[in-house]
Amino acid sequence: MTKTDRNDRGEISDAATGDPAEPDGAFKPIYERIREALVFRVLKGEWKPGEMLPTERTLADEYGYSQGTVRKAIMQMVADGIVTRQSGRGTFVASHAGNYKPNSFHPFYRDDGARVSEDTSLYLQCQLVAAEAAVAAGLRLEVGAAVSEIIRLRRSGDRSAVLETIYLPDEICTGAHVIVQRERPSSLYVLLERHYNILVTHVEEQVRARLATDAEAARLEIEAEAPVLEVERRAMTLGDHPVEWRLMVCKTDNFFYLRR
Amino acid sequence: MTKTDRNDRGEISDAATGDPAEPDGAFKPIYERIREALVFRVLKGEWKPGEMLPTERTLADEYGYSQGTVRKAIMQMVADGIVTRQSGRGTFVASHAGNYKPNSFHPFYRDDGARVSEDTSLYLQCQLVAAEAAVAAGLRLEVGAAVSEIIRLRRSGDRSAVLETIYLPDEICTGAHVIVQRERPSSLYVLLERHYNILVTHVEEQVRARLATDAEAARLEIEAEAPVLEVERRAMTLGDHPVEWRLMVCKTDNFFYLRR
DNA sequence: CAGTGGTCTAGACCACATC
DNA sequence: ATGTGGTCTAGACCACTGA
Repeated sequence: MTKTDRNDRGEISDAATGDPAEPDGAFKPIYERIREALVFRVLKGEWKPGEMLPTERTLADEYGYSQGTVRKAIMQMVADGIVTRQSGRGTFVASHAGNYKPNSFHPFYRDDGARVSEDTSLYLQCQLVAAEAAVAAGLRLEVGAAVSEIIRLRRSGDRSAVLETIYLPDEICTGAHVIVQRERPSSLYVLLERHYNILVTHVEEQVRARLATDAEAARLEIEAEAPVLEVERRAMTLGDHPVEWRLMVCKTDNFFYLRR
Repeated sequence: MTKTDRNDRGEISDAATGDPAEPDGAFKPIYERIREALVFRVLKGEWKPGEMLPTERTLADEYGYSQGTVRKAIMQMVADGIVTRQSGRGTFVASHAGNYKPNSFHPFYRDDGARVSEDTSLYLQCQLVAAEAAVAAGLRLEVGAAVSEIIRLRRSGDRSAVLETIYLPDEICTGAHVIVQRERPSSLYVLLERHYNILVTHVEEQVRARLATDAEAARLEIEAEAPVLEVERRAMTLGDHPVEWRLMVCKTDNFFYLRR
């Protein structure tokens, strides 16, 4: 029973992920090709964030390989944060909803150890603007491209903590400024999942120290010229495309940025 | 051939890791117990950083379980950064020597993208001191315990970048201040491996913004009261014990802290 | 060449969720 | 009771390394 060329059914083939430019004849193991096929199907929206994937056994039958091989593909996706598994229940597309609050997405803490959460945000501004150089570079767009600009203030207890200026490419997240304005979501990434079927899987952040501007100082309730943390974040989707560029300005008289 | 109670040979038992207080009768899978046994043997120094472990097959025979189970234990250790594997060569205890420079241990970059490396350090001071409150808390020691204090300046190109004050508990790293003074190592963690058989597996960092003191400003070649990043690092060993507490002060006119 | 890790199989049994 | 993921086995074959 030679099952060598099982390239007829489903997406098991080289272009499975839709990525161009495969290096060369570097043969990928089967579990890797299955992984790419499954990621592609998640990407297509076949199963939306929070929804359940078929079982290992079903997928094994479907692709014509053994359960162990499919299992390895899925475990990879777990490690990448694309799906989560629950014993006895099933495999689910990851989502920022629920209790999924890894430190990498929420690095700000109060000195007493409490996390500065996102659900106490005060939305100050939502509008469509033309991308300036820094924003365009962060989002891999041309300067002047349309982007939603969202400004919000995160509070902790009764104190201001972080001032955020967020940019979303209008090409991908069309009309996000309107939706955010209307919904004032407690989690921006959940909104991206629900409205655009976009899953943010990882972020990259650059941290610097500088002095607060007058405007920032006023909003953060500190004196002008106080030292603040400036965190520049780029958020990436499953397909490794930037979907968000944001600047977070945090006072650190009572807060800090944690990397664990 | 029932191999149910294979608890005679080797460290396959509950106290394998030397950790106290196992939660309760929570049965651990075999690969987990093998993993703990292997970690324990690494911890004991049976194989030192850079040295090769026995092969999967050998270990499988030794413990009396199948190769796949041992494999799973080892792959866990790879994920934890305890060992590395090279196809065709073997499995080796991880080491900070060589090209092992993960971003988590070296988060400082110059604005042009070059990493601020550790091997351009200027050692300014090495002495034995009594731990102050912050240091003691960071290292889980009593206030006043003996600690090596090491102050060094990291440079990038011809510019000063990061001023570091490092504390190592003398109880674990006896006489480290003398050894560092003599060797002026390019990598502190390699020194810990070589002299104390201690492997730093992960660090936790708190980042804040503040104004430079006069002394810091002088050493970092910036004006007094300039904003700087203050990074407080706690480094942990394999057994999850703190071995180092350091304060890094970084100017960010030309440098930044990266989290990836 | 012999030895290493890496892949894959086809099955068995278990613990846990759900109805 | 059924179906899910989680563990474990005993073997096969492959690709790569190094003497």
